[in-house]
Amino acid sequence: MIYDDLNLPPPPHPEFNLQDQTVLELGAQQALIRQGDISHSIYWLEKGLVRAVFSDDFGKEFTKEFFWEGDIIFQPRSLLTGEPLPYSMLTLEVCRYRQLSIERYLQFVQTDPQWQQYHQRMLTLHLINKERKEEFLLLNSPEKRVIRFNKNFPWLIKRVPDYILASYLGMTAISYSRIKKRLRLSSTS
Amino acid sequence: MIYDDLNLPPPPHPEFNLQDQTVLELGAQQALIRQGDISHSIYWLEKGLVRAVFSDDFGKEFTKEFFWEGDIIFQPRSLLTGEPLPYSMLTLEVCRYRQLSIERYLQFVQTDPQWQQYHQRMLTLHLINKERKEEFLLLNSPEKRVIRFNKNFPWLIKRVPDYILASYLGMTAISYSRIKKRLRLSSTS
DNA sequence: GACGACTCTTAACAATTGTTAATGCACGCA
DNA sequence: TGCGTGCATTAACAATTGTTAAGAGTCGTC
Repeated sequence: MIYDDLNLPPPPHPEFNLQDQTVLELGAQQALIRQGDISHSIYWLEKGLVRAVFSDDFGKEFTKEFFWEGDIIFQPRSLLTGEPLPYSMLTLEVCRYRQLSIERYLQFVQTDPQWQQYHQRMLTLHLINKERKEEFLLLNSPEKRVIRFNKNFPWLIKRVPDYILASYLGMTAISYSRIKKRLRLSSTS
Repeated sequence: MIYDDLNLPPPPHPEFNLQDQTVLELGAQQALIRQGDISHSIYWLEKGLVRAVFSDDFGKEFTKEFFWEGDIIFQPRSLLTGEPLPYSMLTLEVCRYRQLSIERYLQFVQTDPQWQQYHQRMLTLHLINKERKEEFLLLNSPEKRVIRFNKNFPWLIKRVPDYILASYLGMTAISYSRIKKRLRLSSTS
């Protein structure tokens, strides 16, 4: 067993609060990073709600992920390859967050064992979350995805409009609405 | 930019070839690990083809992932939490692989900077692959998934039966067959 | 209060997928 | 040769989802 719990502790050192790292605020429905940008930073979200969202050529949106209080926002592919981001990071609520340049972050990771450990743990936990999501999308029909998401994230449903939840669950907002109705009927009958 | 290329080098040190690590062979259609087992090892696949597959209560199968020559097989969730694996690892061909206990592996990672670096890189690359897969499942309709998979992995299609490819692409084998027919017709007309 | 923007719901229809069952084909093995 | 097994295809039907369009509700702003 690598770690004994599944929570990620806060970043380890006081350096984190010094010159290279900035505390920022952003209103709702704003972009943290835009699709097409190249990612240069890591973000720690202290308050608020953010989603990662793809936009296709027809204006359709696909929500890939949600981030909330305590989460790290980190784009491994863009940071690794230098490719532009294929998705945007948009706030759903007023957000407060800390931002650190990737160069500075990696400097910490490479020179400080505690940061090193933090980084490794962060990667592992992200990987586990992705594995869970993959399983969720692959094993469940649209209807089951709605049922399970409702069960596992009831508080998130209250903070996010249905059409965005639908785009996260891989279906249209209309289909989501129909499924909700079907579930209402079958639970009250 | 963290790394300048997307390939994972072989594990770094000659310790890798010593006592704790075993070279094994396994026939086709055999289990490397079974659903319900607790994972204790990391595997390096030198030859052959392996798939990770969920089986539900009705005998339906969902293929989560393929592994081939040069890949590392590694179950982050089961290794992390000690939970039993929710999926099996089954060979599709005769396989040759090396196996190392997770304890020994972590010992290397914690004591040897080269292994440390290797581990970090391995985690990052796995994370990027999962991000790609997530995007693939979320953004594409079943038909588009077939088209893109054919385009990106033509050699894999030749080595894997259709009904397993279908289960990887999140559809039934019958639907997969229909889509293939549709694509044949539309490309020859 | 009037207006527009945003969100959710519903309807009607088309298209796709799932389900069950039957058939055909290739292959290995007795 | 004959048989069974595993895999791919097809048909027929049910169920679900996508699409387009329309309408209702809420909210904030002028």
